[in-house]
Amino acid sequence: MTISEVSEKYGLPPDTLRYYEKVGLIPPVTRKESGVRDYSEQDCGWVEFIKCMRGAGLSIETLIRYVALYRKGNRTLKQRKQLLIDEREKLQERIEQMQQVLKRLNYKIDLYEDRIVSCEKSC
Amino acid sequence: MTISEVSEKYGLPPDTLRYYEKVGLIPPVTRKESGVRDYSEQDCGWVEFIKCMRGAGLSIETLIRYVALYRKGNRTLKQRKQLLIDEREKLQERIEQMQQVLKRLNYKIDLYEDRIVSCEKSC
DNA sequence: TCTTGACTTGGAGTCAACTCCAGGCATTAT
DNA sequence: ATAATGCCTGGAGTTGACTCCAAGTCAAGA
Repeated sequence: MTISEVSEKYGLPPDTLRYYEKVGLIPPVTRKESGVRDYSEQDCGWVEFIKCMRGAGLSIETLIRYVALYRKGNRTLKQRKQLLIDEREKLQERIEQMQQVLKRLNYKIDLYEDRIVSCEKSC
Repeated sequence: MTISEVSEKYGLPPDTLRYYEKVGLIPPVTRKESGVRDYSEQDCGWVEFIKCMRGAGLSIETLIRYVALYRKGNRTLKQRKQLLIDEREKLQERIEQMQQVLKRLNYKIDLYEDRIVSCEKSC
């Protein structure tokens, strides 16, 4: 798969895909002899994984650490697991905070509804 | 309340409090004759509200729009309500996405657990 | 053969959201 | 009276995460 096909498929600009690879957010993509990127299934899998994790707010720095561990092979299994556990913890906290804010927004929206109704009565 | 007390209370650096006021993220704070900020209860309420909304990922630009509407008075009630409804929608989507990722992390962590166990057996 | 179009790189530029700093004023402590 | 402390402003600098660009290579079509 060419970079523009992958870009299309995952909705990430080619520049972003190159950037992700450059900084080590995804392992080096396979190339043709000419040097042009030719994404394999596995390369696509990484793109999808990173897109997903970034979408949930995991930092690039953290994901670079994860990929670096992955590239060191099986002896980093425990560290990778621990990294994911730490990120899960943070994610859970963010979700809970956001759910609180969601409640607060609901409450505020209801208050606005009341105020708008009573304002329309009195006008 | 002085700026450093408010900073302490809400865990936001004084520079950030000044920045928030400068860009219109909170309405102008009351001042002493000398020009020094002296946060009222209401000022603190705004700081708390903005901190909370920022914590859930609402953009500064959006919150500036909200505060600007608030400062225009009662005739903006409907617009403010609509703004909150739009933000609630976005927030809900973000939460749902994050919950998907949370599931995926759980799944991956379990897989790592299995791999670590079977690796330890074979070693 | 020449042009077109997609790709390559390294590096500069952009944007949101702070964060820091220099140079001043005002209140408090010695 | 003076020194230290805390606050003020405008503006520059930083960070994270892209995003854009110039100059070059390569394969395919006219």
